[in-house]
Amino acid sequence: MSKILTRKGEQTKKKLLDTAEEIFGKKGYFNTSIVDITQTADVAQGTYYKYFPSKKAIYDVLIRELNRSFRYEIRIAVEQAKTEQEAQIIGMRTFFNWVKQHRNLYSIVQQAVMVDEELYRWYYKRVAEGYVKGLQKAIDAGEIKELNPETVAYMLMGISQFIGMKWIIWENQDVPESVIKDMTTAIFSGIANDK
Amino acid sequence: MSKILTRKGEQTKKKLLDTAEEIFGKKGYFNTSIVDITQTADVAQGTYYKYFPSKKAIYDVLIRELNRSFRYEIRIAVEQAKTEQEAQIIGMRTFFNWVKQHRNLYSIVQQAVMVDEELYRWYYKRVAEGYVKGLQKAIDAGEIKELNPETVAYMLMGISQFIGMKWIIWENQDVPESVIKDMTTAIFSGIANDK
Amino acid sequence: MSKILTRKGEQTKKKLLDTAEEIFGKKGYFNTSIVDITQTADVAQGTYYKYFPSKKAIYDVLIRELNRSFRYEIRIAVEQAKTEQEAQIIGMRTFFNWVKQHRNLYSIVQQAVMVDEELYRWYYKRVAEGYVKGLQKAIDAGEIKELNPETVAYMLMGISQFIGMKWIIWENQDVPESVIKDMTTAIFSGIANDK
Amino acid sequence: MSKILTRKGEQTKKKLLDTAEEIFGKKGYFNTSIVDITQTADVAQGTYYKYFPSKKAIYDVLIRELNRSFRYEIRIAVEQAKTEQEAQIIGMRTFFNWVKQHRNLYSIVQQAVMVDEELYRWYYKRVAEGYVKGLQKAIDAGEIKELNPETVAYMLMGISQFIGMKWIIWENQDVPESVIKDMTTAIFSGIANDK
DNA sequence: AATGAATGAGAGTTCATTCAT
DNA sequence: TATGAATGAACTCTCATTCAT
Repeated sequence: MSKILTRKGEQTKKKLLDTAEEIFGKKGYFNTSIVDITQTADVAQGTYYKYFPSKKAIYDVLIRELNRSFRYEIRIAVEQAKTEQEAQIIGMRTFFNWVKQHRNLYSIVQQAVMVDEELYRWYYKRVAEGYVKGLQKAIDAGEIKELNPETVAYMLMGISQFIGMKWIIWENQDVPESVIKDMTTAIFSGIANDK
Repeated sequence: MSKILTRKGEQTKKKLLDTAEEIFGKKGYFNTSIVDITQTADVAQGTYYKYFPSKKAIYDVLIRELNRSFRYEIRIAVEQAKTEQEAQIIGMRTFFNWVKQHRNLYSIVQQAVMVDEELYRWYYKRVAEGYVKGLQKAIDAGEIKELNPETVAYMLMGISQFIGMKWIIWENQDVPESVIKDMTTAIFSGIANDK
Repeated sequence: MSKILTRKGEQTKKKLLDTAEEIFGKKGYFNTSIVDITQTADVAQGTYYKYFPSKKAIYDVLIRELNRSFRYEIRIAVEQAKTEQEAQIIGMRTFFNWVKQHRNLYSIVQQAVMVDEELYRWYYKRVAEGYVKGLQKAIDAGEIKELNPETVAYMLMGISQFIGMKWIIWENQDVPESVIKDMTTAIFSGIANDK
Repeated sequence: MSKILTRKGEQTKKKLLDTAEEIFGKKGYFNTSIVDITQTADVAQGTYYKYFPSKKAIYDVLIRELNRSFRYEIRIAVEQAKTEQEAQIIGMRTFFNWVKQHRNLYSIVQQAVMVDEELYRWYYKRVAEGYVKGLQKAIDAGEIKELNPETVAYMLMGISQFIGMKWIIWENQDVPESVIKDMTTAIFSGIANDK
């Protein structure tokens, strides 16, 4: 349905997209105006509407692109792992790296709750699906317990989210190794002291 | 600094607070206007500003009240637990109940990321503190492993958040017992299969 | 037509008047709200309307009182002068003193242009009348030239106003003696060099 | 910093400026709303803010333009005078003409006291500078007495202001020749009767 | 394909005034 | 006499979107 664009059109669209990503990330969806975007992209306001029918439209595209790139990166990284445990750890590290390298974009996702709930759910459901696949394999291989993989997926997403938020966003530093170690222990062996 | 209010004034303020809570929860902070609030509360626009100096002000009060009530409820509920494990389970159930009973308020907190980052952090730091205290005791008692309690606190918050979101908000149902069981297992014994 | 007031009522009214004078002077008529006045006067908003039917009403009273007190002061001071020349000089000095001691009130008058043109005219016409009387006497006595006294009155008012404004209000200092001397020379002997 | 405007933009801006001048003059700055201006200018409210960032901004432009045009007119008119006395008289007449032709604009300046004191001072200081230059030359030429030219400048401004106000604004007529004659006499020869 | 002027609804906020007690 | 809660119109300003060129 999307129109065919000339090379120049393609460029303009990309410029708009890049600029929007930057500004949404910095100032948030609601505090960003189309003027902000067009002015920074050095494009007339009218031009914007040649490429996106509304303010929300560009946000939508952004989220979906983000989701894809994110899942892609994780998938690639995890491929080399030999055990699920290893995959889990690599996955987490990759996630933290991703958050770090996309500090702004990260918050864009969070904002989706308010911009478009449906989109927000879609985002996490997509991510969860990825987790579930990996977990199911590991369960089948007897590597991890027979728990509902979806439950575990949401648990792991919650954990990553909160730990990433606390360290990378709030404290503005890498997640310390000691923390990753404790996380791994907790995730795989639980927090109960069996002694 | 806050003026003394007559009974009537107190009522109006409460009405405003209740209405705001409801509408913020339903439509989100940015999509809610003062008119929305005052019209629903059946007071004049000017009246609003007798009680709150700005749009953000009422949101602020809401979040802080919420935080207090939430922590209070958990504290009371957990008091009866005999072991940390039990406390953890009770805490989670209480959290889920709370989310269920305050469906709207719950999303209000999420919105804080955009309204006032500082407030958002404050909220979770406060909650984390509560967790840390309980965890520390349990560690001292040898009930749970010697992990950094703050790390564990953020992990638990993330887990609750995501599980609560998925089931109660998205699926609009109670968190199934089977899920709670899997969560408990995962949290205390980990997901690795020791066979 | 004004209602009879009890002693307490009289006090409240005075308090309101004094406060208004102070705040109007400081912040200007348009930037002053009734709330500003009542709050500073420590009186309820409703109370204000027991004494003045509108915002403008109190301003009106203020201007008229001011006008009276101002003319009174000048009259008293000038009484002792023996010649019109002397009277003129004393009058000017008194005016400058008055401006200095009522820096704020002074600007209140200026504001009248925008609040109520009619009142503004009334104010200066009243003052002019005073001048005219004195000038007429001096003309009859042969002390000053046979010029239209009204014209001269407006000239003198303009001079005082601008010199007072420049030195007392803008430069925040007394009008220097040298300036007064030049003014006097110019007024009585003119600026032309007859050599 | 100011954007380049198309011909149409230029027109709209001018329309806005003209309308504002008219309405500010008629109703006063504080009693004029942006709606008043845009409605009369027949443009949308939003359009206003394309050209001026605030209500005060347009007022500012108006005052500065006024100041320039005013000083320009006086300068041109006075250029032909042969003596300072002649220049003074021509200057006054030009001033009165100017006031007459810009009845509204004239009061706009007065209002500056309340809108922006600094601007108000700036206005008169600028005008005074013009006077001082002319006066200094006349003093050097021995045409007028060795008085502080600044003092004389403020005196002359005050005189013009008040005479112009009384006749042109209040009485709505030209300043009568007899008045101009008396003024000239008083200014150049003083009011004292030397007989 | 691109421009940028124009729109107008709606936002948050203020404030003179009224009213019930 | 005094209170202070309540009103609601009006204000300045913003912004997603449309339109003429």
